[in-house]
Amino acid sequence: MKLIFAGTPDVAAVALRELAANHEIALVITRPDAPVGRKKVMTPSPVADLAAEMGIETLKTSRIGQVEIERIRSKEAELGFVVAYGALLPKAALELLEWWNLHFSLLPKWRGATPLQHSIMHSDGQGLTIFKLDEGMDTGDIVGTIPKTFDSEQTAAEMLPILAKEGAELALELLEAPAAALPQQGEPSYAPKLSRADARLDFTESADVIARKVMAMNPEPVAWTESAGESIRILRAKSVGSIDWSSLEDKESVVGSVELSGEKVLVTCGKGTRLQLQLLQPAGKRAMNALDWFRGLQERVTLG
RNA sequence: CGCGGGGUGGAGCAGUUCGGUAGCUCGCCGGGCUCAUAACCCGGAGGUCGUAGGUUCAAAUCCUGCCCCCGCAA
Repeated sequence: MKLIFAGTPDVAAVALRELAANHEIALVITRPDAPVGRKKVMTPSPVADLAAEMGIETLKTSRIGQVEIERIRSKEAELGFVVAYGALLPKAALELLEWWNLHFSLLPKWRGATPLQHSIMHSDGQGLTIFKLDEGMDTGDIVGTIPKTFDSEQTAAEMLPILAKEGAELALELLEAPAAALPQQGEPSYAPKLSRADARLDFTESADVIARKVMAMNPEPVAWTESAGESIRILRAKSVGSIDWSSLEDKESVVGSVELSGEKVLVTCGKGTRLQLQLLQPAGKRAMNALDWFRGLQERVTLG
């Protein structure tokens, strides 16, 4: 089948690779090269890189206007497939052909930009959905779904490529054997972009809530907290359950205090729960094991 | 010229202000204690202190250039 693919980041590239192996990709649409990092080096998107490598014609734009519409039309593709393109397709484009979108939650749960993160954080609506794009935000009819239940050991960063691959495989199946698209059912919830403020940890919450937040916020925007005025990013953590408050020394009972227990670096959280820090990154340093970080400390610290 | 932190044995750090023969918490190797151990005791290996040059009797430490890593902001 002749397809048009629209996408930008790594996840999209994963999906593109799957689709391109089975179908003709007449055109790849991706966002323009963007400045990356401190040095602001103009860098092509992962999708643009892959398309170049595979020799697929590429349209770099963040706005689909009249010129772009004509170019899309000229390909006479049967279907458009969108994975994290990063910009809206205008009505004119939607009317040109049918577009499917791969979304990383079970719609109508978590409509918006960060479905995976929210489904991990709230432990709800986990999975992926392929639906037909319409003019609303993630409101189109559902073509197919794969419900999932993530375990607490995986970050969003680790799940994304897995989901992208599974989503692409589902798309391939659906292209072979089309099923009727059904309207979304149930109460929608929304997954707005996550800011750095959203990613700040509050150790008065219980450890399992914090752990889910940490795993959801990796790789973007990355959960963080402070210690002695310096920010520390928490990249991986797990809840190790509750403790008996009466058994604690005074200092240990303070929310945010850090203790070493065997080989585990534990933070006291709300309601007597404890969070095991696993991977973290002090400002200006590389990411390191929590144990390494703890060993380098000169004195007892409190986070928060 | 956006702001800032950092490069010291395998890991994480201290030491740099006020130059003077490398330290801490671990890891590793060997030995001991123990039913046993991630515990404890004893001993040991391992570092041209990112790099090039300068100042000096003497530089991890002061001066200059360069390379690399990272946080914030965008």
